[in-house]
Amino acid sequence: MPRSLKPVSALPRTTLTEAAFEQLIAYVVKGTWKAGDRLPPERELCQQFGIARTSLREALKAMELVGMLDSRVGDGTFVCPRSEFLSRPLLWAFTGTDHEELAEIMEARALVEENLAGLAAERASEEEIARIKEAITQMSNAISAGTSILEADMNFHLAVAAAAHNDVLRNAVQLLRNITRQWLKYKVQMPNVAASVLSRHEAIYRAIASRRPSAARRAMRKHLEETQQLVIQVVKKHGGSREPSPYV
Amino acid sequence: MPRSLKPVSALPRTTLTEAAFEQLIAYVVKGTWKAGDRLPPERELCQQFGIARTSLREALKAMELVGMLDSRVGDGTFVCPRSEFLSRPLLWAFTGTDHEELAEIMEARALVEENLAGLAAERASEEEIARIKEAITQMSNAISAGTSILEADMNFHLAVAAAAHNDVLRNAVQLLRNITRQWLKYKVQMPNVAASVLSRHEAIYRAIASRRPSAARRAMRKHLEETQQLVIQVVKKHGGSREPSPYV
DNA sequence: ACGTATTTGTTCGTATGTATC
DNA sequence: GGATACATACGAACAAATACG
Repeated sequence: MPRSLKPVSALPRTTLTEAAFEQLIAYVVKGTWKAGDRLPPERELCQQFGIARTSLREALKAMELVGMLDSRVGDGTFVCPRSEFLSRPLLWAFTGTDHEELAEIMEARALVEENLAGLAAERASEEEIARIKEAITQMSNAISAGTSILEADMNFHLAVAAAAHNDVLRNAVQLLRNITRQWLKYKVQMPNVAASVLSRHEAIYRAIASRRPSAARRAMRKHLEETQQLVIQVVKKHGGSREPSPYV
Repeated sequence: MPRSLKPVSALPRTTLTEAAFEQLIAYVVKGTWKAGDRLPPERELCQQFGIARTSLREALKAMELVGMLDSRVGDGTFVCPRSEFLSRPLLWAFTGTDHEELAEIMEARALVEENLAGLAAERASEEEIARIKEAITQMSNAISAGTSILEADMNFHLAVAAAAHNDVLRNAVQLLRNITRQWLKYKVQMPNVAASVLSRHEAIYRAIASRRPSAARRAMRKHLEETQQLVIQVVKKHGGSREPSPYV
């Protein structure tokens, strides 16, 4: 009998904690437990799962650390919104990485969003186009009111991504934007930037609404190239030092 | 004194487990512990950290969940290669949406790889071009030997991605390819497919080696469109049933 | 081939601090 | 203020799997 190879990561590695993972992840991801829902107390859950509380806690804690759950003493354990646990783990992967990888992230974002804009021009429903316009109105209002346009900016780009009808890429964009959010925050506070962003968004919107994919791509590309330039300025100004806690 | 607001996700929520978790991440990400390294035993580590073994274990389990560490009973805990710990969290994002998911993943992959091929034609070093050629030779040998071309196929696309000099996108490609690996496996077993793939790869290689970005993009696009068609056939044939354990 | 040491897996009991009602 | 519910944390012990002489 040939000596069996040692599996690098064994498939049937079925520890109790891991089994609890799969259960918990399934509940969260499939939506049995929705965002904001409160889980049964640890002492109940471990009875349901038929494992000791310590084992369950390891799974529960792990889920909390990756951003799927949030437990508060004296209160309970709650399900986090999807965007949380999508952005956190990837954040860690880029933790040690500063200047060069910021450029890479921006490039990746520009590349994906450019293509999404093109797809959106081909595939967007009327409703989705309306939602893009809403984001523009929201930004316009924010400028009038003198408040931050950061949220409206995010909404615009996510609306475009949604209109492209590809959830994989939409998630990727959301991810990359979350990572760069720190720097974008500074960017949109710079003088005259808000108005410029608004007009770029309007150009992109017009191209999508009138079903001109290549125009939409060009407009998005131009917009993100400008953003890239501004962010580089911002990073230089703020010393490029990463803020300690991006988990907001 | 005004009653303090309850923070939705507290920033300085400093539990011992969380502190240990951040330490562990830092060690892995900064490279203090490299891929394949073995960690000190739990009982030593928890002394170093000054916490109980239970608390440390919760952090270790979280690391394992995101794919940064791998614990084996009787052996020890080891650091996983970097490529591993990017795939799990993204997998969760996709498990919620099943139906058109495969098509979306393929589309995303095609889109990213098309652009990477273009970038590779602009940026590849001689060494990187040589590595692409190596992958082609490897596939040629595999065909002659009658063995699977799956590995050579992966190597080729990763070599192209590496030559594009954007680690973020390279990781994304690796991720998406890992996810579709199940289906690609069937594809490359179909008759005549291997030879066809090889000639497509050669075309892409020539375009990159001769620094023609748009030709490289076209060639990659064509190749992946063919792949997409074949995979759709394969899925129909195999019933499209998802295999149970994507955590490979 | 066997046995022992090492290491993770699992459980229980207990004490403490905090939030909610 | 008091009672209750809950998470946080520690330590000790045994089981099971693996590595190595």
